[in-house]
Amino acid sequence: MAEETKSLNFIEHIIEDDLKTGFPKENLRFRFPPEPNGYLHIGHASSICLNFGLGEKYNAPVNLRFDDTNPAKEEQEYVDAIKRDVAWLGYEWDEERYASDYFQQLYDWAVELIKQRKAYVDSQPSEAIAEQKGTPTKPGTDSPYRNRSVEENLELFQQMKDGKFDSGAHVLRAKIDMASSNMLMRDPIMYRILHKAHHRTNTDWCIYPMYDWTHGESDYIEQVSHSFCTLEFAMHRELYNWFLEQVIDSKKVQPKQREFARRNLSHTVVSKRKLLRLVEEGVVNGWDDPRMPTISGLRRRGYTPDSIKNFAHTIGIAKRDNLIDVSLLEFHVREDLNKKAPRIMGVLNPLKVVITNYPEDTEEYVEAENNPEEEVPTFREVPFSRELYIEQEDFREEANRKFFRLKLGGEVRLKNAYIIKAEKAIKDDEGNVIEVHCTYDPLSKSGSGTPESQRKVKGTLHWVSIKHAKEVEVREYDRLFTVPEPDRQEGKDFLEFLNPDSLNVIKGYVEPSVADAKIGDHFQFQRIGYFNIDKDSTPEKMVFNKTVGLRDSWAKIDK
RNA sequence: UGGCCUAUGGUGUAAUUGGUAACACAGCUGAUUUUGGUUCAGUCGUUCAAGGUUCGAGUCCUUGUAGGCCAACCA
Repeated sequence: MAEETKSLNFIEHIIEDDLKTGFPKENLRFRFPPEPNGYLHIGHASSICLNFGLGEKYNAPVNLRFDDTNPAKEEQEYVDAIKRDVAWLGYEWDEERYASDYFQQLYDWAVELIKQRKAYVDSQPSEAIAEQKGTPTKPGTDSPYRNRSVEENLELFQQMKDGKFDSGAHVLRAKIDMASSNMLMRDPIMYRILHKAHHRTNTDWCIYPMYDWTHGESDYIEQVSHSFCTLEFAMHRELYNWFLEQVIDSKKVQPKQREFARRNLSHTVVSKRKLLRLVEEGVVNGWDDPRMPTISGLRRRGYTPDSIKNFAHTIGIAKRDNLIDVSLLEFHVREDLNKKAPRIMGVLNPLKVVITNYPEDTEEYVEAENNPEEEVPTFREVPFSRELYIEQEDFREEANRKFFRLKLGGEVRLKNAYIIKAEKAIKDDEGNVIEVHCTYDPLSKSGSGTPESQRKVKGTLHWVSIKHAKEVEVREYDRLFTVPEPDRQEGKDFLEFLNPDSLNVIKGYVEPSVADAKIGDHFQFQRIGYFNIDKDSTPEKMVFNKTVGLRDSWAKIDK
């Protein structure tokens, strides 16, 4: 896509400004730095598109770096899932890195800081350290261990590393300023003791570096020029810079951290912690449940990489709080699938139609266009016979002129086939219509070129031949939560706002042409919506996920 | 009682850096249509407030107001 606009977001302005003031373009380098403690969600997709998008725009490398400094929460499963998701979106990282690759370097630098009297071992319990930290409005107080000798600090730090102490017995702290108005500068912890195996370094280490000490230095080691993170890290920038200044070689690039607002999506939660709760409490069926706003959930639901990337591009990047309506996401998936998804006919709420003047033992094939959006049209054959299913909503015994569908005495076009007329409604004991008897006009066959076939009738219905239809499972989804911001409801837990009807499993009937479709394949069920084949499908029972419904202006009128 | 950040239609994001406030979604009209889809045309609606600087302010200054973030050995 050509650069259709010269309008830039504030991140691009920053880069352009740096370039203008002499920063060499070839030194541009970015990174996407997930912590492998959960699956990526739509918010991460924005960040991925930002960083990898910049990489493409400036032809700069982008690393995938796992921020794996806390073995208590991180797992290989998440590493694998994250790589899968980024690759699925269509991005290629320059190098796959891990913060844990830098544990030794980080340790060596920490020793240097101790020697320079800029770091010390604190031997107090966490409560005492928290106590001395002060509050945003009250300055903190010095730790009694703040002025230990360099020798003692070195000795203790070595012993920490050697596993001589229990978890939590000591920490290494940077010596900065206990009275800073920025709480993060009040002697932040650099290392804690954690006797826990790490998914990569196993038991090599029992001291693990904290985020602040690790992240900037990792950026520096990788020579990342611009390090973008979310707004809640804005206060960390001062610390980020302080740590970098302790080790920086002036001949090298000093990474620049800048912050943007995380993207919030309506009617869901966009937080790994909360998504983890949904998974752990069994509210959904795993991280890739199609109701989840995770990348893997969206993929399973039927979203395409392009739809997600276009969405990310449209919502842009800025610093103010936001709540993006899911309808924008839905717009983008419809836009993409409209072009790509072959059309088929499927009936989800069947009503039997008998064409009384159609011969009993006959069947025929009608030609159906696969996708009217195709440049070169292609077609398939769809079986037609005397007994069909249409949707229950497509028939009414009586209706006003605005109802374009089938009513007694009225005519309607069966898509790709004949014009039929409803003659009689058959009802059960309770008065429910269970069958409609119709007659058809044999000369009205679609594409036959007869004058009858060219008659205009207002309504066109989709249908399936009962004899030939394939019975399938269809999973319809609705938003997971009933309110736009479930996690911002005064004093209430977000789980109180779960939508009890977020999943609806029904039986459907589809035309036989889908029989050899593969898992993940997308379709438009004409007049209904977009669907894809779920991984739970078996040769005996196909399972379709409803990705999103078609726009439905009739639904509004009918109300 | 502190510090940092942010305020532009219903939503999201722009505005050539002080020069006609625009794009997309949503909404509403209408046209086309063998999908009440798509497409096309049109329409509604915007600079947090009050002062100030200026020929001219969304943009600069002042003061407010509102919202978000900051006191894990989490990231």
